[in-house]
This record gives sequence, structure tokens and C-alpha cells, in this order.
Amino acid sequence: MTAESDFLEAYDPRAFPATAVTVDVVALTIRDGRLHVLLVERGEHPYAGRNALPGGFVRQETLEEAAKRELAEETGLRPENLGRIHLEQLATFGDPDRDPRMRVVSVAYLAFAPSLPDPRSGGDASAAGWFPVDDVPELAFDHGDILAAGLERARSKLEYTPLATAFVGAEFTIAELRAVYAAVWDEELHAGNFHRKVLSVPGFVESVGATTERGGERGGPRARLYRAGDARLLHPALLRPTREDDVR
Amino acid sequence: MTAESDFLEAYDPRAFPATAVTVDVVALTIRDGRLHVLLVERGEHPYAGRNALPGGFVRQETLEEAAKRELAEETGLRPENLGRIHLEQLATFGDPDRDPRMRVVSVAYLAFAPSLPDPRSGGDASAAGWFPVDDVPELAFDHGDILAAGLERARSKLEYTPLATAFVGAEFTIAELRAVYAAVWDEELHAGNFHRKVLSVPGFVESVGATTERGGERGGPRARLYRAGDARLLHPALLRPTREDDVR
DNA sequence: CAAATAGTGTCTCTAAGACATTATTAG
DNA sequence: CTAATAATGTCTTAGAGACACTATTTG
Repeated sequence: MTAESDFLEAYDPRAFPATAVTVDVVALTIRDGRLHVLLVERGEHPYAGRNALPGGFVRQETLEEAAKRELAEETGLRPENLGRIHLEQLATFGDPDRDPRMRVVSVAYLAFAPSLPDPRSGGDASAAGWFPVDDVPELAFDHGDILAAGLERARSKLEYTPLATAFVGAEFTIAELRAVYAAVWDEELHAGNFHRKVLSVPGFVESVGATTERGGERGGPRARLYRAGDARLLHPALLRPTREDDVR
Repeated sequence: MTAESDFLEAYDPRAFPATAVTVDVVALTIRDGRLHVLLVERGEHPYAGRNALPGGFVRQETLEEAAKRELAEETGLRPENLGRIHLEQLATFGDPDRDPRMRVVSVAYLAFAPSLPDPRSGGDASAAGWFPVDDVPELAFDHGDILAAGLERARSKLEYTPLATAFVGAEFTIAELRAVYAAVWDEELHAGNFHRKVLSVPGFVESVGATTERGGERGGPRARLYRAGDARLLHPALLRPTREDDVR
């Protein structure tokens, strides 16, 4: 069977049952040194009362525009203020029975955001909130699988891209960047080695030429400020400490 | 708008135009030392006569099953013989105007296969064939973008996974493995260093304990035979020679 | 003052890559 | 025999990580 004949069959609405296409967003941020994910509470069946990833039906728009729109609606941000948020396609989930009502194919997106206010304040997100990723309740549909895929992607992306900078403000200290890695990888990192390594990767960060106004809360010198550099990939990469078990 | 209300709107067939979901497969193999991709020729409009990636409508099956089915139909292989072929989801392409007839969201898959016979012999693939990836005609729809994404994924995956073994037979020599890397990366690799490196990565390959029957066609000793090891990730990775331009 | 932290220095070990060398085969 | 190639050895350099140390700041 060729792609062409398949398309022709698709023109007959009875040839195949209706398929819905949705986007779901795994939006990650860091609060109080812990990695959090944005969840909404479902009001209606199925899975009424369960938490779920924000998402919805795709309209006359690109898939990425749909993801941006859903993210803006749930965070209360205006779409034009999503500029500093990193958004990338994650994977597509389409098992025939993942939604009990009908065939729903969901294109999942992954977002990295700097610390954002609680979403309850604005918009129609009646019951949305940030949850620590290691303390997430059971999710609706296969959203647990989608979240797991998003977390693995995020952990991996910090290794070879400068996307850790998407979790902090426009100007940041090396220690703040280290806290991002520590939260996403759930690993403590050696401060001195991390510092030297970040500065040695071309284009990862560039100096602002200023320091923080004050030292640390419990003492210590003022830290130099940096902004994101122009590298899109890290060479050499910042590899996470390898657990040999992960390899096999 | 919540996911729930979106779903309810989806129940009204006039609320949104119909959306078709297809799979397209970027199937790669190596023939005569060059990387090839499987293409079919379209018989009907639009893009009649153009080459395209094999693909088709998703039925009552998982997305991966749909990709396997399409791949089996076009290669002439029985689905149960697809065992040694690596198949993974690549990305989803859903721009509203990517198909002029209707909204079509396509989930692309990436396949790595050992050298296969020409597909013309069996099945209904009237005009399917393997094309060198650096000499591909203009493709239908956005299949050129999909192919580019597949090639980039393939090049990257050879670095940190043992998937190069999916391109060769069950037993292979280090030189055959090196030819895979050379074809996919389009780079000549130093034979001696490559040899030592492959053997030094735990679980990449394991010795069969035998050698080839004959030496090379133009002389040289018999080569030891290996099979794929049990590693799922390569530590350390085999990084491709970095072009600094790729980084920015 | 003590405690904490930014940033740097030093050392060891692993790995990448350039290159040489030996052994084995085809023709 | 010569040419080709599998497999190994050697050397240099880059980078990861353990650890020590200095300087600066808070309270």
C-alpha cells in the first residue's frame, strides 16, 4: 500500500475512526534548588481530579505554536513573554488506548523556564501548580511516561548543550548555574572543578564585567556575573558522573 | 482552556477540520560503502512522479507498529524478519500546510538496516529503491526536512550508542564497523586508532573467536570477527571530529 | 573573630590522535 | 616478490576529577 492510497482512504471518514491530535507540555523550572514540573488538575472524566500535563487540541497552527499557546495559558504568561523560555519537541505518544474515549495522538513538548510565579494567580488555570519532580502524584493517561521521557531528555541535554542557562535569569553566577545542574541531575557537583570547566568551554558563558551586590547569605566573596554565550553545543561536553548501571 | 474542554470540542466534527495521522520512515542502509535511504515514487497528485519517504496512514495499531508495517511493505521483508532492524521514533512534522489536501500530522521514524536487496522484486512497491543520501532528488512534501533530521540523528547516535552494529551482519570485522562510521559521518577514520578505541569501550563488541576465511581482496591478514556487545550506551563515546563551525 | 564561598593551582589518570611498527595475506 | 591491511605500540596533549589553597565576604 502506498502513501497515496492511504491518503485517499483517509478521505472517507468511515474508513478509519476519527483521530485527535493534541500537544502536551513538560514544563520544567527550578524552585528552591529543586526541579519542578507544571501540572494541572483535571476537572472531568476520565481521570477527574488527577493531575496531568498541560495540553490540548491542536488548532489551525503549527505544533510548536500550539505548545506555546498551552504553555502561555497555564503559566499566565503572555505568549510574547515566552521569549526566554526554551521549547523543543520531545516525542509523540499514540498508543491506541492511551485515551479511553477515542484515538488521541499527543505530540509532547519540553520547556525549560526560569523560576516563574505560581500560575494560580492569572488565567483560567483553576488548579495549576509546580510540583517537585521527585514527588509527583500519579498522573492521568500516560503522562507519567511523557514526564519520564522529558526528564531524561533534560538530563541529557544539559550535558552537551548550554540549555542550563534557560533555567536562570539573563545574568547569573557560576554557582547558580551549578545549582541547575545539581537539581536536574540530582547530583552534587564539585564547585571548583565545575567553575573551571564552565569557563573553559568556548561560548558557554561570557562575562558581564560586574559582580553581585552582596556575597552569599552565609558569607563568601561577591560572585562575578555572566550571561549565556553564543555556543549552541558544548565542546567539550559536561558529562554527568557515569553510573555504570545506566550503560547496559 | 483545559485539555478536557479541548477534547470535548474535538467531539464536534465541525469544531476543527479533520486531521490525518501518518507515519513516514527514514530507512538507512549502507551499500558499496555509501549511506543510502529508501525512497518510493509517488504515482498520484500531489507531487506525482516525485520521490518520497515510505509511509502511510496509521490504523488501529501503535505508531511503531505502523512504521514497522510500512517498512515491511516497502522492503519486501516479512514483519517478523524485521527483528535485526533498529527502529526508533525521530520527530513529528505537522505544519498546517505541509500537505495541500488536508491537515496531515506525520510521525517520522528512523530505521537502521544491514544491506538489503533491491525492494523492486517483491511486494507492491512498484517503484521503490535505495538512493545515496548525498544524491537524493527533490522529495515530495517536507520529506527533505525529515530526511535531514534523520541523517543528523543517525550521525549523532553513532557517537554515543553502539547502533553502528545495526548496519552490519550479526558477525562483522572492525574494518566493516569502521566503514559504517565513515559512510554515515562522511569522514575517513584512522584505522589503527579506531580499532583500539572500539575494543576499549566496554560492551561495544565481543569477540566471536574466529576470523574471516580470507584476507582482504587486495591483501592483508584475516580479520577477527566480532558480534554486538551488551552495551546500550558507549562510555567513552566515539566523538566525531569536531568542525568548530557546527558548534555556534 | 569563625564560617562560608568564589576562584585558582596542582597533581594524577584517562583518553584522543598522530604516527610508527610488525605480522599476515592476495596476487 | 610487492602492496595492502589487521593489529599493536609509542608519544604527546587535552581534559576530568580529587584535593589544596587563597581571598573575600557575612554575621
